[in-house]
Amino acid sequence: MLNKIRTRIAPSPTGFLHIGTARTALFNYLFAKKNQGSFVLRIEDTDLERSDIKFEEDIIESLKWLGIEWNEGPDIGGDLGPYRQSERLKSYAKYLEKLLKEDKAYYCFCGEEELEAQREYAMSIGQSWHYNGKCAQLSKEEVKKLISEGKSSIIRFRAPAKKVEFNDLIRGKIEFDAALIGDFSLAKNLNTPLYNFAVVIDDFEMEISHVIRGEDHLSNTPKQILIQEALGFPRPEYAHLPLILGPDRTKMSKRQGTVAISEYKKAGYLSESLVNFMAFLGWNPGTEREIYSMPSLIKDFSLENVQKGGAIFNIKKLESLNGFYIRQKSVEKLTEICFPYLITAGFIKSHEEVEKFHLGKPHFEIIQTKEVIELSVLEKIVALYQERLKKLSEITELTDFFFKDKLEYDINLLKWGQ
RNA sequence: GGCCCUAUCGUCUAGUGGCUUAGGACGCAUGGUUCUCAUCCAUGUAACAGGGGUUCGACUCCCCUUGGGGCCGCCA
Repeated sequence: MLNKIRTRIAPSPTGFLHIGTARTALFNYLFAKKNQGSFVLRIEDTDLERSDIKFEEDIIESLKWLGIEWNEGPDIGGDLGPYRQSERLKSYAKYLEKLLKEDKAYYCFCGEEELEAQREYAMSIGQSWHYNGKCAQLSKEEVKKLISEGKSSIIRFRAPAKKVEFNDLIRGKIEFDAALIGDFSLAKNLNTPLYNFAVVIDDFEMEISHVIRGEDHLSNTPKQILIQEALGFPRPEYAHLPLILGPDRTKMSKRQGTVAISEYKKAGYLSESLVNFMAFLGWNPGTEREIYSMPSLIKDFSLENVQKGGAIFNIKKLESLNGFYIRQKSVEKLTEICFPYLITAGFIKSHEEVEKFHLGKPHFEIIQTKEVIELSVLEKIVALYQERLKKLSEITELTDFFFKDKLEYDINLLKWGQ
């Protein structure tokens, strides 16, 4: 065995954990576990404007809820940390200075409006935009002068004009022409790295062996390889996963429905359903087995069985799977996980006073009728609907009348016919 | 538009040159079980994008077309 297998998930805390990110995390986790490797969580918060600690908390909480556990991360530390990019600035600065010193990177003083105009022009004549290299030949003196004058700048990579070829574990050989990429940006300044640069440094320092990520990163790969080569870093293995698509066949986004894992949780989807479902979005064991728990996924997972084409997110299939897992639960367990919904709906409240007289056995008070019921009664109610529940949140509308003082219904419903 | 990826039932997919009258699941339809609904069971519905090659033989290999997607940021 060569080096240890190390994978990572690197979400940016600019939103709640997205189902696409969760699925990528799952595949990274499965691949690492399958190969006795390590799985790392790294928070990519270089964009201070948009990053928020509340999102980092949501990401961590959601990942844990799904049962995806990391060996190293911002919350638990590790030997190759820190695991939050905002705490790794000195590393980036070090390599940035190295590239600058070796003239593999340079300061660019072009204004944003100017570049924007170029971009629009390039698109209009049917070309993909890349920086024209205007500042590439500035002398050290000129740069020093412009900086001292307070002219704003960014740091660009001096990209060699060559073909970049790499092997994708899922797609095979892929080639890009770096001449078409141009001198791309590395950092806003020594202390503000940009994505493509920070990723390369982090993956190297964290000894990531396999970069498993969404297909939307395919075009970033040659840039990252170029930086690796300039710095003399080894190249990790790459595997680009097919994207999860919305009903309109485009990358799943908020516009098309629910994307946050925490929202699925809130709606009453079980983590085992979500994990089983996400695993089968782009992967299958090659057999007819469809029900998989996390341990069995770890056992059977392999990148060779990953699909190449995007997969449309089918909520009906998730619901059916969720119904299946709900039916598998014991009534006791199901009642327990339905509590929060019943309480939030204002149907019941835990009745502590009464509990004392019943030797600690849990009792509940139906808020509207003031009636006190035992846990076993609640279990009977839940059991009544276990078979038809597609998600936990439905328990409230289904059991609604058990908890109402007066029933309200349309008198017409009592008529025969129609 | 340029670059890159991709293409089996409506959807997720099996299929790695002959075993295939293309299999499974979801959905949908019908029937059975059931006091209703649901569950469960049975049956049915429905696909290899098109065109060229290669081969004795292509869903499977190659090319083209077409379709779909991603990227083209001083976001990640």
